[in-house]
Amino acid sequence: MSEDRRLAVLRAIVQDYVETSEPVGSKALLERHQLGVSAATVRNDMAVLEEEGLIAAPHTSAGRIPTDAGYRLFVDRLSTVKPLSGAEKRAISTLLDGAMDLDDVVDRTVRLLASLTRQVAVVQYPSLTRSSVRHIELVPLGGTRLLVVLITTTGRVEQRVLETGIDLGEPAAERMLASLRSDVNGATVGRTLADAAGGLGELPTQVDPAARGLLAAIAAELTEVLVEQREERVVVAGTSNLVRAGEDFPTSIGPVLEALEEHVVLLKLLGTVSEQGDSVAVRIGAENPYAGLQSTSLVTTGYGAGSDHVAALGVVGPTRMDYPTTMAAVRAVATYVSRILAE
Amino acid sequence: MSEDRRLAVLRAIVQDYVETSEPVGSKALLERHQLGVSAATVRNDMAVLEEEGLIAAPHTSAGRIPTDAGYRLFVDRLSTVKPLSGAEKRAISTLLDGAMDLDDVVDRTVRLLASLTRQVAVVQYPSLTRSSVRHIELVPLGGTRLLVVLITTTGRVEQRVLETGIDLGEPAAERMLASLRSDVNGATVGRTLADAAGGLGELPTQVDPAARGLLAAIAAELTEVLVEQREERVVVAGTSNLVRAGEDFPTSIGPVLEALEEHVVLLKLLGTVSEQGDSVAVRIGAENPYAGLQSTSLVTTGYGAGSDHVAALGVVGPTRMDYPTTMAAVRAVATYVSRILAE
DNA sequence: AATTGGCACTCACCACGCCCGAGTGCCAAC
DNA sequence: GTTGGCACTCGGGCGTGGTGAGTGCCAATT
Repeated sequence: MSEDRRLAVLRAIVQDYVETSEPVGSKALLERHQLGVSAATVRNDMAVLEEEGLIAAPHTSAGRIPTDAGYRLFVDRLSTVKPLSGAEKRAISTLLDGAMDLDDVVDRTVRLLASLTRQVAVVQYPSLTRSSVRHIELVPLGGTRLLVVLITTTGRVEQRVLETGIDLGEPAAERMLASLRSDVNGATVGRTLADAAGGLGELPTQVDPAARGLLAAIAAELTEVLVEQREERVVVAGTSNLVRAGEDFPTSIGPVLEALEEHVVLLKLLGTVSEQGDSVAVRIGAENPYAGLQSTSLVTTGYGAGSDHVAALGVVGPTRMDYPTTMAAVRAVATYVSRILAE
Repeated sequence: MSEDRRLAVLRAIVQDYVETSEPVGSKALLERHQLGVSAATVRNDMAVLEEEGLIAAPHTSAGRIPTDAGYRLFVDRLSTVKPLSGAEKRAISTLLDGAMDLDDVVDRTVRLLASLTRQVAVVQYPSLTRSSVRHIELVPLGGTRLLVVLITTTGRVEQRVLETGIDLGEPAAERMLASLRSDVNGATVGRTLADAAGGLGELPTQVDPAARGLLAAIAAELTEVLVEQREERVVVAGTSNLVRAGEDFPTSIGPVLEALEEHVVLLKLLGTVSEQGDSVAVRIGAENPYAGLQSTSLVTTGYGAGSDHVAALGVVGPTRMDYPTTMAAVRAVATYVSRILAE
């Protein structure tokens, strides 16, 4: 009994099932693949695969369907990422090259990924947590209120209004602000947000004592922005593709749509995934922690300038998915959008 | 032949059909409504209503279904907006009162509206076009680049980076910026964006000639922000409600989902609608200009502080919709969120 | 002129029964 | 370990007939 051939059978089953969306039987397999053995042998192999939990039969006299474990094995050991066609590559680069600003880049990316994979695409906005400070500006708003503007290397701008308790209109306050402005920038520019908050922590002893309270408040705001997940955003596109794949979902696509609206959940999923190194990560069916997505697979990867990923993007689809092509598309889009972001 | 009774029949048909989602026949009508006439009479009335194009029969021996025109008449003349229950009102106010910032308000609003109506909710971010200037700040970024920050009365902050061609590090440039800053604010604060752009147009003769070019550039940026629809955002929630109402869509919910992702289209729909005075506007089925939404109805209204609406929100659902309750919910949510925004 | 009861007719829908064929498991032979 | 053969299973497609809600029309009534 050849282990290799059994895996070849599994591969064939996955490929056929993904293509036809119908349980595949021993005979159909022989017609479409050159396995060099008879149907009976294939049946024996399938029996073993079923025992191992890699495939299952929806009912007695029907073909086999890959289980989550079967897909897992396929993705890990039996598939090679299928390269994109030249036309696809060209489409990617021309579309993304036309983007005007960060919003536009994200918008185009998510649509592109959705149409490329014909599935639901999810793109996270470049995350504050991993980007670094380009500039911090302090703007008196009149009265005692101060606007703090944070500009990151990823082109993102965040702002907060601070109640200082000091009348900022006075000359002394203006001078203090000016020195504070240069001190704060000196201590933060070029550092990651996490580092920058630390950098601010070291400052107070050096600056005008009157400004210490203010500085602490600014540092607090900064770390709040840093920690605050709520400010992170994801964009979703291609939900209508779920309809086409509707039969693949046991109950209905309702729970999936609900899950896709829970951006907090999506962020968490994208976040944990993007820590797993460079490669494309795949979460299959029940491997997925979130209930609404247990009958879906996620194909995700990180992206961003350089090797330090600042955000993640990916695709949500039925477990019955063409993993090789999807993974190729996700990887390619991530690469291109990273290049764009690096300017 | 009584015109009044015929309309009562239409009203009864709409109500029953909305409730049961099944074609309603003459007999069923008699059981559920006190019409005081016989089935045959009702049949005669229905025949007339059908001739007038207000109802239709899906096939020969079946009950009748309201047409778009039937719903239209119902909404315009036969329905009274159903007041919300006390519990609902309380739920609205407590949920919205807990909001922390603008993003949070919008997020909570759209979810609330979706769960209240059990349909797809759409909320537009308070629009720049109608809000006015609270503050404009000019921030040199180092080198020749200048950051322009615009803060509106709706709490929205927009920023642009300007290439000035002037070395802003020089003392002369700093002085110029300082005067420019106060001039610009003097000419714009408190005015609407459209007015503000005009106000800037009147300034150049008064200020330092060296700053004129810069000022023109700022004015240009301001009007660009003003005109630029791309910066307007909508948020959508409750798409999973479409699944429940799936049978109401002739083909599938796919096209609807696609339409809901075209935020530009949604903005246009919300925009035109919010110009129609205070009341709740209803667009029924084919009245809708956008192809993907021709089998849906839109119930929308404007919202925002005071009587000048700064944005719009609404609900998208099947034409077979409980218009009175939906309209009540939309109106109530708009009222509450306006109150919140007014602080 | 409007309303009503009666009546024949139409069709969507459902349940039943039937067959078919793809697919399986098992076994004996190679 | 592989193969051909064989009996068995069972989901799905298909015609068939019955049922009932609903209609349109007509003659009688108010």
